[in-house]
Amino acid sequence: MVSGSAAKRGARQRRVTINDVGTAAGVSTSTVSRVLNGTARVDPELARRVQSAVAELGYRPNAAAQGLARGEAGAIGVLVPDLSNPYFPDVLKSVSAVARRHGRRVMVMESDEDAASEYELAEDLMRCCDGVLLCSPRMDRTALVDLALRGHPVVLVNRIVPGLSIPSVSADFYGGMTLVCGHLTQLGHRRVAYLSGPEASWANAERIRAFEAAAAFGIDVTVIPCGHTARHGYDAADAVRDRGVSAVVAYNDLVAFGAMAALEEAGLRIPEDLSVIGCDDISVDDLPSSRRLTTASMARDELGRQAAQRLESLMAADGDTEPRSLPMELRVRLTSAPPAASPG
Amino acid sequence: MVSGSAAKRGARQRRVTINDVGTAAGVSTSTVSRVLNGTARVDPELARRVQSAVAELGYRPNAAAQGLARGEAGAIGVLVPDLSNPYFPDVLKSVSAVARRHGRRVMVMESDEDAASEYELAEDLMRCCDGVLLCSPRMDRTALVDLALRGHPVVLVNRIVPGLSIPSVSADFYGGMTLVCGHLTQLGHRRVAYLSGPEASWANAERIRAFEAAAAFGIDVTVIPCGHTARHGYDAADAVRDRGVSAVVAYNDLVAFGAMAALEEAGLRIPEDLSVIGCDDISVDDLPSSRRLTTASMARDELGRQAAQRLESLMAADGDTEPRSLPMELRVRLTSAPPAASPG
DNA sequence: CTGTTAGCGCGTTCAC
DNA sequence: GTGAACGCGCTAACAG
Repeated sequence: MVSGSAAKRGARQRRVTINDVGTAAGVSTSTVSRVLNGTARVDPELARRVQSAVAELGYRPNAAAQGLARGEAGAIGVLVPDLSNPYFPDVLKSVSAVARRHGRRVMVMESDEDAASEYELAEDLMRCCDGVLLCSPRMDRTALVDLALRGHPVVLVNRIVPGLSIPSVSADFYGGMTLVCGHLTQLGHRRVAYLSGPEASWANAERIRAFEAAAAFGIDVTVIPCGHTARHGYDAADAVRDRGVSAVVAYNDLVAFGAMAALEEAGLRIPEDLSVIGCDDISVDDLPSSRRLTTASMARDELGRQAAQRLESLMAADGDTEPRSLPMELRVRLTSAPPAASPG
Repeated sequence: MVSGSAAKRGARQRRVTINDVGTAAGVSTSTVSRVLNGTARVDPELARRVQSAVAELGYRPNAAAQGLARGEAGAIGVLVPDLSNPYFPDVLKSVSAVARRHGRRVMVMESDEDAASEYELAEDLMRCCDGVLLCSPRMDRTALVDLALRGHPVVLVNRIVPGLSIPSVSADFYGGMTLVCGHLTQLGHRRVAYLSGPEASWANAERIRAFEAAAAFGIDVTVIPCGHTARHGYDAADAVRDRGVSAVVAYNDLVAFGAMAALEEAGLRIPEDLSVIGCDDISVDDLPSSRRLTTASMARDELGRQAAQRLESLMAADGDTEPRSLPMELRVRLTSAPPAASPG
């Protein structure tokens, strides 16, 4: 029914190039290029002719050709382990904002928590982007070094590789979990369970490191293998009940939600019978129920912003490579309270 | 500390090209190309030399150059309105699977529910991808037509443009909401509130269309402007209580969760005092609490799979352009029940 | 089976 | 201020 004027060039036709525009406007391709990119002053009359030729023909510059000629793709890549975790979309928003301000589009890819495919996807991204942001990378140190040494701009988010200078921006999970431990200690908790995240997760290791340090304050944290989704938390709840603990700290809020659901189904009251604490504070706008959850919080938008800016300066001139760490805060809400008289 | 052999070529050096490989291996660039792409048979000895030269120099083909020479980018683009909604990551997973099987990477972009930026991002994607998947596009019909007529492969997801043949794959929201209405009617509900989604949402319009048709069965649905996030649902809960309805249908599960949280805080019991029904069934693995929510469900992986395959066949030969619709199912869980004796 | 040649579409020197 | 020529890195058609 509807058929715009553009329908003339059917589906199977050669795409219109800068040459076509030049011919139509009666100028050279260089002039067209200049008009479109504002590279140099052009006679207003010619510019007008170019503009209308562009409009008439529906010309769109070919990204690949531009990239080849300019020597840069005009895009940055972002690799995340799991898009289903609201954490990453939040980070992505501020990354995109920064990138757009620099005239770059952002290309998002998801590794599904798999270290091997993560490595391949990262390689892929490096081939077609000017710089890459690796969020919470799961690949091992060797692979990371291999990638970083390619001489391609890379910034790590939530991962610090000890002994190596790869620029990174991370949340201070160690500090965050330390706050959580302090909170629990002051409430009177002594025996705590930690629902552990992915083994390859640096953030997870940092949390555990904090627990080990907190042992000096008389708090005993048992690590229970779990995972990163609500489902994992739900399934791990049984193991928690066997441990005779008075509080549970979860790898992240999603896991905490899952665990809470299972624990409540099992007849436990939170926080009367058991305190539950999460991490990330993904609740704010997404899950109102989470306004209840005591958790360690951080500004995800700030994390994304700094990471993107870091990548930009890396792509411009070489910025510094010192790891940067962002503080976390404790958000005490309704799921943490003093332990019951007879815990367990 | 660590410094691999690749460190020799510092950060600011010319990237190694196919020419360098050829020279190093003592063969022509075409032979290198043939070895790398398996385009033609090559003497095993030469192939070996090429391989090791590639490894030695750490050569990675330039994506832009490949794209230019081949005439295709080797990537598809996917545009979604909101990555924070678990709905889209789920769709993305199956899209990625299909794309990867066809040797294409996928480029994800987010429009933040904004029609204008959506149009621009779509244009961007078309410039650097071989095909584009527009998920739940919010832009108006005119813009969509404009885009579709560019002669670039485009497939719509969850949007059907009447009177125009743009290939699309959508969930049958009309059918889904009709099931919901039937369920409510059989439970005895007569007065129902609908927490409406984004105005520009086709899916939202389809739901409303279903309510209008259901009026014939004696069910009266009041549309309350709301939004697409849990926060929106939370904030709209007050308006629901004023309406004297015995049931609430939400634009999606996120909204339903938000509304439920607010309603429960206000002292209402669900489903005793009020039934709540969602849409999308995003709960399965993400939010265990949602196992409680009665909702209209659809196979998101199937949606993504079909959409991606459709795009692939569109890029190969011209496939058909008939809109395809996927059925939805009703998942009756714990948030729907017969109305209280004295509703309101 | 291999090397040589010619573009792919665009930006960017150069002379004019 | 403008056009002509070259090169970006790679693939593909062409001879050999």
